[in-house]
Amino acid sequence: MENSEPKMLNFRGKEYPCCASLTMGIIGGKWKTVILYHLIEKKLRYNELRKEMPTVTERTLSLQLKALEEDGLIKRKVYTSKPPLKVEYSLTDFGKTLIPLIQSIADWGDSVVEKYSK
Amino acid sequence: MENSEPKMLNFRGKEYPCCASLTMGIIGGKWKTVILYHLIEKKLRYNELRKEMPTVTERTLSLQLKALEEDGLIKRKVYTSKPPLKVEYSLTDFGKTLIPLIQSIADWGDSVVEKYSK
DNA sequence: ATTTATACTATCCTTTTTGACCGTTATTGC
DNA sequence: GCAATAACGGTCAAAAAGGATAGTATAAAT
Repeated sequence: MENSEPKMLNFRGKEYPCCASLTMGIIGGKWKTVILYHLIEKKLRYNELRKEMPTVTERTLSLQLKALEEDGLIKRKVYTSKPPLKVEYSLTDFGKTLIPLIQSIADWGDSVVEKYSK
Repeated sequence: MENSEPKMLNFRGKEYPCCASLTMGIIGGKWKTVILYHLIEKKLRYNELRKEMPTVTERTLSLQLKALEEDGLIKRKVYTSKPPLKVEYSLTDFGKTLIPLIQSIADWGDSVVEKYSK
C-alpha cells in the first residue's frame, strides 16, 4: 500500500508538514520576529513598541501581539483597571526559548546588510 | 527637529525596518524554509522536492524556488536541453550561510513537538 | 471646558500569498 | 499510436495578511 497521507505535525490546532514550517507558522509573518526581538531586552508597553516599530499600524501591532499571546510566547500584564491603561508586554518562559533563534535571525540580517548594502 | 523618517535597511530593492524583518523577508513565507531545510543535506531535483513536500502545489513550489533563486540562496542547474528536463537545485554559498539558522528553526520546531504534542 | 494620553477595537479596503486545475514540450517505453 | 515523464507556466479564485482611518473609555493636565 502507498503512503497517501503525509505525517503531519500539530501545534495549537494547526497542522504543519515539517518542523521548520511549524516554527515559521508561529514566528512567521512580517512583524512577529520584530516584536520578539524588541522584547528580548526588556518589557515594553504598547506605545513603546510603536516607537520602536514606527512603520507598523496600530491594528496590525495589536493583532500580532494577540497572536503571540495566544501562542504563549508573550504575556500581557495590565496595571490599571481604567483608562488610560498601563499594559506591559514581556516574553514568557516559552517565549524565552526563542531568544537564541531570534538573535540568530537578527544577526543574519545584520550580516547581509554589512556585506551587500553598505 | 523630530526624526520623521525611520532609518530603513535595504536588500535587493526592498526596505525593512529591522534586521530581523530583513531575514524574514528573505526566508519568510510558508515554504521557503522547508525547501532550504531539505536542500541542506543534498541537491534535489524538482520532483524529489515534491516528494519531500507532498502538501505543496506545483505552482507554489516553482514560485518559491524562483524567489529563492532570485535572492541568490539557491542555484538551478539544468542538465538537458530538451524535455524531459533534468534540473537540480542546491544551496549557493550565500544560501549555505543560512544553514545554522535553518537548522535552529527546524530544531526549535522539533522541540515544540516533543514537549507539547506528544 | 478642552485637550492629551493610553491602549486598544471596528470597518473597510488593498495587497500578497497560496491553491486548484489544466496546458506545454519532447523523449522514452509499451 | 498512446501514455508516461520532467519541469514547469498560465489562469482564475480563495484565503491570509496588512494598511488607512476613525472611534472608544477615562483620567490627568491645561
